[in-house]
Amino acid sequence: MGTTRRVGTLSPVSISEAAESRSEKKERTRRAILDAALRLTEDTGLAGLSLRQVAKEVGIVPTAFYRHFDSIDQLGLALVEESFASLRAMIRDVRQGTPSLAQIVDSSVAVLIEHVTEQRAHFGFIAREKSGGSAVVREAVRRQFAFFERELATDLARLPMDHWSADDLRILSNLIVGAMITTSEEILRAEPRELAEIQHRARTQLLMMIVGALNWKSRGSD
Amino acid sequence: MGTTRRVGTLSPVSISEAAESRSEKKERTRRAILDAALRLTEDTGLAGLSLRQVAKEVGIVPTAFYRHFDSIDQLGLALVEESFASLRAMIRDVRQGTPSLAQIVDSSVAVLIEHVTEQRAHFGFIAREKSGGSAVVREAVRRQFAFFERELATDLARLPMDHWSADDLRILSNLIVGAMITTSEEILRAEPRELAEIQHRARTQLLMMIVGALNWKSRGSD
DNA sequence: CCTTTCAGTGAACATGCGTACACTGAAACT
DNA sequence: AGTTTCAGTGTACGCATGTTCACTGAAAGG
Repeated sequence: MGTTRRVGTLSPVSISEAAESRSEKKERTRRAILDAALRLTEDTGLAGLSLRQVAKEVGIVPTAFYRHFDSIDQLGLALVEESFASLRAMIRDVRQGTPSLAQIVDSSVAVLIEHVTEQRAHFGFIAREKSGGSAVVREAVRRQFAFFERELATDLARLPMDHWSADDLRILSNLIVGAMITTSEEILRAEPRELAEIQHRARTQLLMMIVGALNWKSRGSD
Repeated sequence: MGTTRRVGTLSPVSISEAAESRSEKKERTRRAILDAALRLTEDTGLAGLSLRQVAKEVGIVPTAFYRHFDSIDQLGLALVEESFASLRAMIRDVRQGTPSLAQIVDSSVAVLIEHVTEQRAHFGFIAREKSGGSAVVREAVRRQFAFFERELATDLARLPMDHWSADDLRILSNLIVGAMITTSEEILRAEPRELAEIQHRARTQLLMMIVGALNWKSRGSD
């Protein structure tokens, strides 16, 4: 809690402890605003979030908000950025060592559930604002998902699907990402005791999709 | 436009034409409110919809709103009901004569695209409020989807998957419904020229899921 | 040491909100 | 014909909103 890290171009006179530079203080307030927004949007969505509410929650006067963000929309964009950083961290975890197909599936689902429950606020924010009230925030979320989908497609290319076209990989990737989003939303609204069932379902579904994809080319238009 | 249909327990004195009974007038206003709400939520979501906005759009004084709905939430529930009626009509279309598997897939996707583009407002409303601001409306949407998912599961039981358990059917159904929702959202934000691509993708994905399901049991845990 | 920077203050504003209340006038009922 | 019902009116209220503006005081910098 007692961060004494220094920042700036040159170190000042020599401060013993517990002091806080101006930029540190500002950063702390900024974080407090982001956290307050994340907490408050849980009930109402970003659309129902007011500048004054956030300010009161943080403990600053409404006008001070403008020192950090131009508008609620800009705050929203910052939260999109932050929330997807969370998501990317998750993917990094999944990528570490993935031997057999069944293990890929298992670990992917396990990691998904773990991250969603740990980062409820971020995932909830994404889920809500994906179809939320602000056009600019909504668009930002969609761009991130599109980016994400492309990444998964390149990952999938490493599976034994050599002859697949880039288009087909994108289609499968789109399907999987969609299912992942749906599962995340289910995790968010589930009670802890339901998680095992959701995990089982997600595993099965992911396996169905992959098995389906592997058997699909050979079948063609049945 | 000139509806002269009579309603009530006994027919009145004999009205020549263009007259409107009290209940007819009320119903017309109610519809106007629902339509206005559907139009206005397109930008902001139900959370950003105010009673006064709706009233102004309809051309009544704000307090008159209460003659029709207790609150915006109640309005929301009525819209959920109406929107899902739209969805059910779609399913009825799909069920009519479905010979081969490939044809089921083709016609399902075609009907989905057709209905979503025709009923943009309703599908858009569902997509938004699925994760929207009002807890009671959100819950109503989710119940409808759950109901829907169960129905699809019984439909799937008629496919050659005799040995499948009810649980497995539900899992597949959940996956398909999820993909259908995702596709609907894509249709809603797509431009007309992109529809062909979306249709192709949805067909492929649905086929992947079904093929995957059919091949899944035989494989087990690979 | 003196000046500049700037996060946060506090009062003021116009506007939009939900809702209470007493009302009107035409349709519906007896 | 006389009475009741009720969709819609109009006013008024207290409250929350975003944004403006001039300000303060401590940290940063010359």
